[in-house]
Amino acid sequence: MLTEKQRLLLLYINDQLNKRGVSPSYDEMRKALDLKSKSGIFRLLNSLEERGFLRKMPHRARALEVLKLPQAQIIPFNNTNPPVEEEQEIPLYGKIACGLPIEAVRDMPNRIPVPLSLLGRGEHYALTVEGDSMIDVGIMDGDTVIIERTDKAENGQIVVALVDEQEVTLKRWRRQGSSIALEPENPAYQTRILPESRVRLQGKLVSLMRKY
Amino acid sequence: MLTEKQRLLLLYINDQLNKRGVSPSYDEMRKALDLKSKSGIFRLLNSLEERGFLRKMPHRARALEVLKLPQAQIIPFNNTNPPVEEEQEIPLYGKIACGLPIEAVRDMPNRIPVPLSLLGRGEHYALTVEGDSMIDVGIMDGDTVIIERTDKAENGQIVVALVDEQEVTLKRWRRQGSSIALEPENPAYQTRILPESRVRLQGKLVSLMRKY
DNA sequence: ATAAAAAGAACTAATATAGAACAAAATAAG
DNA sequence: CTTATTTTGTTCTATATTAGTTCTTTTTAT
Repeated sequence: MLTEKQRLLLLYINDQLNKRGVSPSYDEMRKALDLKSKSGIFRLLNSLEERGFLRKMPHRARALEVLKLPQAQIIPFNNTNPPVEEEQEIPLYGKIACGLPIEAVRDMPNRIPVPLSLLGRGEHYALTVEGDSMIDVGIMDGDTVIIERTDKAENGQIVVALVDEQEVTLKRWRRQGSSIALEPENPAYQTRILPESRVRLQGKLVSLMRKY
Repeated sequence: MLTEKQRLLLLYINDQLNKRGVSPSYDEMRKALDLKSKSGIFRLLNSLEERGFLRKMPHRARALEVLKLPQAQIIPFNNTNPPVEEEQEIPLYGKIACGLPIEAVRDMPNRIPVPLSLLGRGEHYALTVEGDSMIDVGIMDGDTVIIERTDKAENGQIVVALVDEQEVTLKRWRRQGSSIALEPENPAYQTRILPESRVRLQGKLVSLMRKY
């Protein structure tokens, strides 16, 4: 999960925070890792942040926060009364409209926590929205949509559809005889009407999360 | 997470609150940190507030509240400890634009789980959006918005504002001299420009959840 | 040979400190 | 209860120092 340098830096920061209660500065970290320039620290901190180990406030001095430490966490086994689960982890498969069938990215390790209140019944996964074709219903570029895996949908529902076994999109689903209409929610885009043989339903939209 | 001075001040305040039960004044804090001017204290308090360690009531004497202490919550190293919390419960205060100041509904018992990834720093609460005045940025009627409690905002940020101690709205915040412009994101609504005495900032938008 | 990591410098921004003037709140006095 | 006084909080200006970010070049490792 981490490179050696990333690990060292993370442990150093954690150590300093515990010992001094003060974030180390870039220069102190540079010295601790025996580097000759601060820019390497910058890069390492970004990696750590990307991986969810650390948070930093941009453009703030000494404002680092350790979110977790490396190492497998084992779930404690003698919880006398396990609390009702209020959240669940579901896989985040990547960007929708990225041109790949969802199956192709199944092995992505990312899992994100989602409160149970945002889930439906069956199996779920998450996708990151790319583009603005559904902007009129408030689905924006960068949003995370929660999808319930299914191969049936009502007309008018918003679904994830796989076209020609290639291209994944989030659109409104409408069956017209033996054709499927995939309707965007943005006047700048056109409805695509396809024979059902070319479209495979991959799930339906159940909820959405957005971070500002 | 903190600089040395920020940490010292926070510990001093905490100490005083525990010992005397009274917030120290700016001048007492100035003396405690061996400064010659109070303006430094002002700045330090703002940093601490920004980082979620402290809350102060503006224009109130000796009204400081310590929200957390530095370093405190650390982080499992050996596997006997429970895993890091990935979610938190925050209060859901009710509908925004419902005509009541947020304080008025503080006692509402509803708490909703929110994944940590959707939270910022400091203290949070949730509101249910009513109306379509922010529809152009994808905030729809019925959405749940997560708000970080604060009384400062950058121009252009989306905030929760209390107008005339009565009416709560979610709008874009823009300060123009001594006036505040509350800008909707829907051409059907008008920007309201109000003297700052009539507007109180209650928090800023950090994330959003939607259930279909 | 290529990609990743490190170094270095330049630049921008935040923090620390001080001093003074002002505004608002709390308290005391009438 | 109202007014005056004192205490307290906020804002502004200014300067020095420290710290974070960005970019280009060099080095290292694969």
